[in-house]
Amino acid sequence: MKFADLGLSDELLQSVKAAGYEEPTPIQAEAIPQIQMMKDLIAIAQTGTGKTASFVLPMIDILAAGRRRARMPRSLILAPTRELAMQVAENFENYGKNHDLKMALLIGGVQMGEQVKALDDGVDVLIATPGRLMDLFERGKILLTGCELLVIDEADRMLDMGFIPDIEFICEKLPTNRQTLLFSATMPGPIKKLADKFLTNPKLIEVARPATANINIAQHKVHVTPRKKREMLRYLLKNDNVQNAIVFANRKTTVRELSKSLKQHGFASGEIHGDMDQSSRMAELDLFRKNEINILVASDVAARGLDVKGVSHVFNFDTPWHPDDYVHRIGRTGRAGAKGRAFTFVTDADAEAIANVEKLTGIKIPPYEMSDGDSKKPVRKAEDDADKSAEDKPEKPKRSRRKAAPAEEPANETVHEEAPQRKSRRKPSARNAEPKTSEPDVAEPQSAPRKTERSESVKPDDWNGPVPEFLAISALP
DNA sequence: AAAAAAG
Repeated sequence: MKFADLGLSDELLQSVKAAGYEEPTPIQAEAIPQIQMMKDLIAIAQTGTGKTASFVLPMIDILAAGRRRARMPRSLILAPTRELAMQVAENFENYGKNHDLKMALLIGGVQMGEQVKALDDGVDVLIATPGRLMDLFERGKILLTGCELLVIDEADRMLDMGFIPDIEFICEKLPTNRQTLLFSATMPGPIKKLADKFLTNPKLIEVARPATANINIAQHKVHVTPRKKREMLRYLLKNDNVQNAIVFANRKTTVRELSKSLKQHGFASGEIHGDMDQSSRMAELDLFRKNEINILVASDVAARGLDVKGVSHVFNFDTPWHPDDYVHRIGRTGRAGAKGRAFTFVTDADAEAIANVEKLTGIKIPPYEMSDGDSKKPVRKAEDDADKSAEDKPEKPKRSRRKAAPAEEPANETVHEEAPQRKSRRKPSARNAEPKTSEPDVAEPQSAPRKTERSESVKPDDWNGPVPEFLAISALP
């Protein structure tokens, strides 16, 4: 099967070819003909299956057949996150470069002016996150009555994020004689209901989960105690031939603190999470794409769909709570046939979560064991630790301190240089000034190296540093 | 348990 067999226009085939694709993925081969026949569609598919192109390509041909009108977009694509919406837009631009089609990207966190202007001029396709679309709609900037093609992307994610009422509201503003395409990785009850309500005789397409079968990703779980996570991460970053890596954490606060810690340890690291303003999010992503930083600490905002070329490693600094998220996260590496490595840190408290991951993926993730040589004396680590203790020991608290300091000191010590180098020992004053838990691991005794790393339990004596929040909670009756 | 999305 070739793209040429799918009845796409010549202009489109050219841009597909220019993008380097010859053969459609299974979902593209199945979905494109259905969409061309104006059928409604439910597609069960994960990101990484070629899902986006499966609707973008036929849409371009369909839209090329008509004419745009001011404020009356002809089609609408809904995506759960801004980054995903941006990526869909990039796809549209890329594949549609031989067509005269206008697009508007309606996402929050950026000025409305340009978006409104685009709407006024008339667009063929709107690509939007629900919030901003609703906002503009309520301001009377959009008429959806001419919108005869609707795509709901990542519907289950939309459900998780509480967007279903918004989607229902939007669907009701669209003409009833329209084509609706719904993409979802899973089909929970509410999504089924949504489909029943807003789709007409939909054709159902299902393709296999990609990441589970992605043999290009070498997966490992690493048993650690919470306190040892950062040290283990630094160790792996230095010793596992990391070109660039996305490090996922479950909480935004963890993302912030971990990113700051990595910078302080001399890594060229950045961060992305939903509390950052949109321009910072884009800027960090851009630095990472350009390899000006090679480590991106991220919340799950970056877990799904994000397409960065050539990510060599994914680290789950926290085991994800939802097994689906595991699949999405590690899917950021091993893309387009490249090799990738994925490490998941597992504490005792994560036993159930990791079991769920293994159940979902159907594979037993092999534990990562450091070689003896490594565990006794990691060559570069030794001197690093010496250095570290010299710098960090003074910072170690003598007693417990208040736990809730404001989370944001600007971590402006970014060092853009190759990762393993230690950086300055400067700013001791600034660091002393912060009564914060930003470095629980620095308190570890220099003389207790690697062997405690996989110890089963945490003894009270270990707690001469601040108690990580989750442990403190789990210790309660 | 969190994160995400309008501001």
